[in-house]
Amino acid sequence: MLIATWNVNSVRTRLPQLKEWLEEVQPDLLCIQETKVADPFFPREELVENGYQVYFYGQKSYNGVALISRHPLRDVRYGMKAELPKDSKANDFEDQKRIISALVNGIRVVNIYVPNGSSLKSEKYTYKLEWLECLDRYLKAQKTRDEPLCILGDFNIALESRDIHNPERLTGGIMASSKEREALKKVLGERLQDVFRIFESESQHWSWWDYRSGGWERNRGWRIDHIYLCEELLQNAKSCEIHKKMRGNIQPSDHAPVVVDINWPPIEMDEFEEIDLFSQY
DNA sequence: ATGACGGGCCGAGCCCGA
Repeated sequence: MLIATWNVNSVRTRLPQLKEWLEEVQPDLLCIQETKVADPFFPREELVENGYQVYFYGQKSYNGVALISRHPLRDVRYGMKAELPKDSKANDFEDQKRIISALVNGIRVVNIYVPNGSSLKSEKYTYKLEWLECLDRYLKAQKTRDEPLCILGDFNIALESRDIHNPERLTGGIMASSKEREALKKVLGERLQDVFRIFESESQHWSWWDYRSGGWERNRGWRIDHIYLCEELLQNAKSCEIHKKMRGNIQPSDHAPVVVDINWPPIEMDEFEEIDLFSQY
């Protein structure tokens, strides 16, 4: 089962690339961020006619998240308020559309677009930290249902030095400050692990390259798009890849897709052997 | 060099992103 995340930076501008990538990769579920479109104008039909079901939570110009699925999704939840109906902070956050979740094959997939924060002195930085605190409450509410959890998206945080092209210069600044990192670590707790790091421990693997400063040409990037899995899913993870080539397209998003392959529902080894035996006849 | 680029927006400079 392939589950992917991609900050597309405008779903309407990226639609041709999005459709091409879906055709090539055939993910079961693609979670996109920065759709930048109000719900009535989401390019739903063009995806539906390619066999996908689409669930979106957007607004004009900024933010916006969506789920593009080959299978029907169950229990789609829009916004923080879907898990925290009585949390006043969660309701305040609803003016920025940054979170949508659903059940696919029994897995709770939470697609998020974490606020960027702008700079350490900005009130947007406070907003980012408060949003992460709210996300922590959101996941605690979700946990009461005992669903296997996959949370993925644009986290706008590099957790470690190996996730930044120039840690000496950038550590401590926006997306790499200790407060942001601690807030994210609290959200993850003991429950969630970054599946990319199960398969790759080296630096120089980025998911975002700044449009400015020749970030792509100089390969100056950050790894800020993550997929976190609970233990049960992690044990069935087969691979996690960054589709870097999409950043090299003409008129690219500044982010590349990240894809995890999970053996799900889990198939036992003896069942594999039986299937192989059948295939011989 | 947080300027550079790119997207959106009542339409051409400005806000925003990361």
